[in-house]
Amino acid sequence: MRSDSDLTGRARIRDAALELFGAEGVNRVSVRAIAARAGVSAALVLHHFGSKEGLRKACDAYVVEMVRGGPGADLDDVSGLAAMLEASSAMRLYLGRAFLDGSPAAAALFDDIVAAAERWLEEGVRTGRVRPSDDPRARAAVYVTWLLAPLTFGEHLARALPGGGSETDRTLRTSRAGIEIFTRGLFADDRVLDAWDAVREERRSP
Amino acid sequence: MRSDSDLTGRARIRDAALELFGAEGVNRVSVRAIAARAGVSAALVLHHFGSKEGLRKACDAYVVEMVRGGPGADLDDVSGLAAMLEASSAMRLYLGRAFLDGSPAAAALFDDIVAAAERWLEEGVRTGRVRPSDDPRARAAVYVTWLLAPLTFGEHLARALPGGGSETDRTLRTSRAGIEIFTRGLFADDRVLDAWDAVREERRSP
DNA sequence: CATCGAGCTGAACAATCGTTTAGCATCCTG
DNA sequence: CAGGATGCTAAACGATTGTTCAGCTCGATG
Repeated sequence: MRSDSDLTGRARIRDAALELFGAEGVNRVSVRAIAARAGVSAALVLHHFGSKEGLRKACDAYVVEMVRGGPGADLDDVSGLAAMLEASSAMRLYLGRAFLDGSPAAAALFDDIVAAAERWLEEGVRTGRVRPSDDPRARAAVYVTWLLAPLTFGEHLARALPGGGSETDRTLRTSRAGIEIFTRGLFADDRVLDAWDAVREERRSP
Repeated sequence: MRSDSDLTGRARIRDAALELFGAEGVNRVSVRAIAARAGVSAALVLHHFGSKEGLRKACDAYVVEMVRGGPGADLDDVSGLAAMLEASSAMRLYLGRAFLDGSPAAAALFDDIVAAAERWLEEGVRTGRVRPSDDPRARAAVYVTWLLAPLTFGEHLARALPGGGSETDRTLRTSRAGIEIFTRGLFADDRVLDAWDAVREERRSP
């Protein structure tokens, strides 16, 4: 009754909405435009999803489900993140917008990813693969933020890389640069870190 | 004729638009809502800016100008970035949306920031403050992306940090965690980096 | 005083929006 | 065959949108 007819109609509308929502933003896209792209009438969209907001929530749930229970990713390591970043362009764009707009589903997803990353980093510290941190929770949050940054800045990131190369080539370059920072660090000494701590001390008792 | 009357009217409309555009997104905000917040009529908004799109471009130009030529930041080091991140909440939200929507002004700003960061990192490498990179251009782009990430994920970042503390306290924690990664690195050995290079070799000749 | 322009407004316009309603076709079930 | 879901559509409704227009006030200029 549900999964049989998913190949046509409902799913086609959802995919069309996902694509347009991601590319243009939810409120720049009309129900009629979604219907046209899906090859159906505008009324059918509302018939299936109740309202435009219902369609948005359905897209939210679908994207989150794909990231969470996606092909082989169980969110207990960070491989789910890589899967997300390799997801379809439509999903990437939609996710970026969902995080910026602060939809509840996106917020819950973010929190879960941070928790998983914190566990993963913690275990890495135990096994010696990951350096210990003065503030593991904050580090996990920042780490996730950085991994997710291409969702928002992917377009600019690709443009910043000069010359040829396919989109995957550029992605490989940027991810390699990120891993390089993660393993070698960026600053050669503790000067910036010490300066920061000095600033904090200064602010603590003015 | 221009800067004298900026304190009222035109500037008030621009500030109201900036705030609402950042908080809700450009197309979720009506001209009438902006006018109401600025305490003027809807017609005056169009009288000053020609159209809603003109108002959006004016907001773009204003934010970019504030970031570029802001108080003491000449964009020749990355201090301008810090100033940007400490800018008003409205500007932060607006900038995040501008980057996501890929407005031309935001794209140009991003490119300029990457170029400045590349120069800054390059000089750091010469003076020994910054570690050398296998791909300086890509590293600069990724670096800027990471510095800009709080624009989009700031809300989630703050929520991920448990318990008390003011907003500035949370910002201090996350920025400190970021600097920690930048100076100490995240991974304790070259395993991830080597694994990545192995993947690249594999993809090069399949 | 006359006049001109700038700041500003209320009312209206056309377009588009999300949504509702009534109804058509089709297919399964009894 | 009767009948009720189900997938789907065309047409219309009310609300809201961006924009236009005629005209008001008021201080500066001649």
